[in-house]
Amino acid sequence: MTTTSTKGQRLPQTSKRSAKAAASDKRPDEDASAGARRRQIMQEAARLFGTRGFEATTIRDIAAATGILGGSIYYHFASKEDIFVAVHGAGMEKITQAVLAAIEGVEDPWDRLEAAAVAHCNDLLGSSEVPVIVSPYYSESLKGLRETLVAQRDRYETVVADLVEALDLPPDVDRSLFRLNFLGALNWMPTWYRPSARLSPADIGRQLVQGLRPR
Amino acid sequence: MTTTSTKGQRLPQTSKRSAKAAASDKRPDEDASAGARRRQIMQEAARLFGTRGFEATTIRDIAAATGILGGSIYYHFASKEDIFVAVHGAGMEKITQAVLAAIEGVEDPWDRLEAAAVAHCNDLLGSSEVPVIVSPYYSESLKGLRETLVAQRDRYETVVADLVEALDLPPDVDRSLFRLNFLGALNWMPTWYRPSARLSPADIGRQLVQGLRPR
DNA sequence: ATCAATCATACAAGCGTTCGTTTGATCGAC
DNA sequence: GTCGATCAAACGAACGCTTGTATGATTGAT
Repeated sequence: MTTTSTKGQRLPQTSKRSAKAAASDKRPDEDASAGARRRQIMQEAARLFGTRGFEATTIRDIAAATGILGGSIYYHFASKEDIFVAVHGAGMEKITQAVLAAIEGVEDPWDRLEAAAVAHCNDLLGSSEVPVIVSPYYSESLKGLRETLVAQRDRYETVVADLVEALDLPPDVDRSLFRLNFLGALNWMPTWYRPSARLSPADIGRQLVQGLRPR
Repeated sequence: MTTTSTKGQRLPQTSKRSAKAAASDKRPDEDASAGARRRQIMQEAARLFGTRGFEATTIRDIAAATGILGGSIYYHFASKEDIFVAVHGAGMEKITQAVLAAIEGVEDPWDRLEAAAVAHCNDLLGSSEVPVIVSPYYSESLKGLRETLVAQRDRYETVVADLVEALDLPPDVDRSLFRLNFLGALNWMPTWYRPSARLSPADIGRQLVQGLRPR
């Protein structure tokens, strides 16, 4: 009896949205509005996937959050899995770019790792448009997508691996394990982080690297 | 919805005699089989929940793995959520006992943390009977169980918090954050660990603490 | 008038769950 | 020892509902 409360969800025929109402609305050109709905769907899907998981999020949930009906989703995406792949890929691309931008110009290897951690936390914990999804999606229901998802994730993990490679670590430290534990701590953060915490995302990232640094 | 058929539901719980059966109640021939099926169901459910997640695992999956039909599950458990709570609680109890046993007699605070990490890894990564589930259960579909699950988890986190409290850390280190990152790295391991790796679970736990130790 | 975008509706499959029934073992009374 | 009675345990077929997806009609801007 886990029925949700999505019973009487009659869509209000308000149609209050008049294009003329907002002067700052995008021009009816084709440059920015092209694929706008698609991005909007991705944004809502990312939020829902991130908080409920893939299976617990329904197409109708995503559609309702976007303001359309379930069937209309299929004009923009071929399947639910396609939405996930798009969202996952965009999130990975976003966090990769954020980290690359953050470490640019930083020289010291440990400072670079710290900058990467801060950027990662800001992206993952901050109110990002398209939250990254790095949850354990070995989930068997996404088995068919696993190769695709791993490929998307590998791009980011390579960046981190390079950062770890440059560190001056004791010779008995397994760098692969170091990277996995570092990413594990980062990826676990969305589980416990609440925006009202006394520590900002940047503080959290900084402290993480601070604890790993040789003292 | 609420049909009037409030017929007497078959009571699934054991509770034959008084709940607290005395030790003398044990029959010499059939004591071991009491609740055996229930444990078997929990074992299969734990494996499936751990690999596919809660929503992607169906009652029929669990039943098939146990060798019975879907409906028969409900003789032993009242609901799918009940199975999860039982499995989660048993897993938490198991890992808590394993960690407590591992740190017993160890004096040095860092050695105690290392022993705890090793025990945690052995329990979580080893082929345990009832795998622990410490995945991100902020999942909204388990919202109603959240308090129960958090209570079960808190027992274990308190043990870890005490271990961290005893460490001699620099004054600027946030111990709460230290604990969360430590647990994050541990909890993320099932995501990437494969038993054929060159490192044993114990190696992994040892290296994790080794990397955190002041050098 | 065109056409991209959305609606409205439908469908088959699968979900958790229920329930009447069946089975095989145990047990007290005869 | 035999025989009903009882019980735990499982079966198998449904139920009501939700899911992802498909499709024809409709809309509104160009």
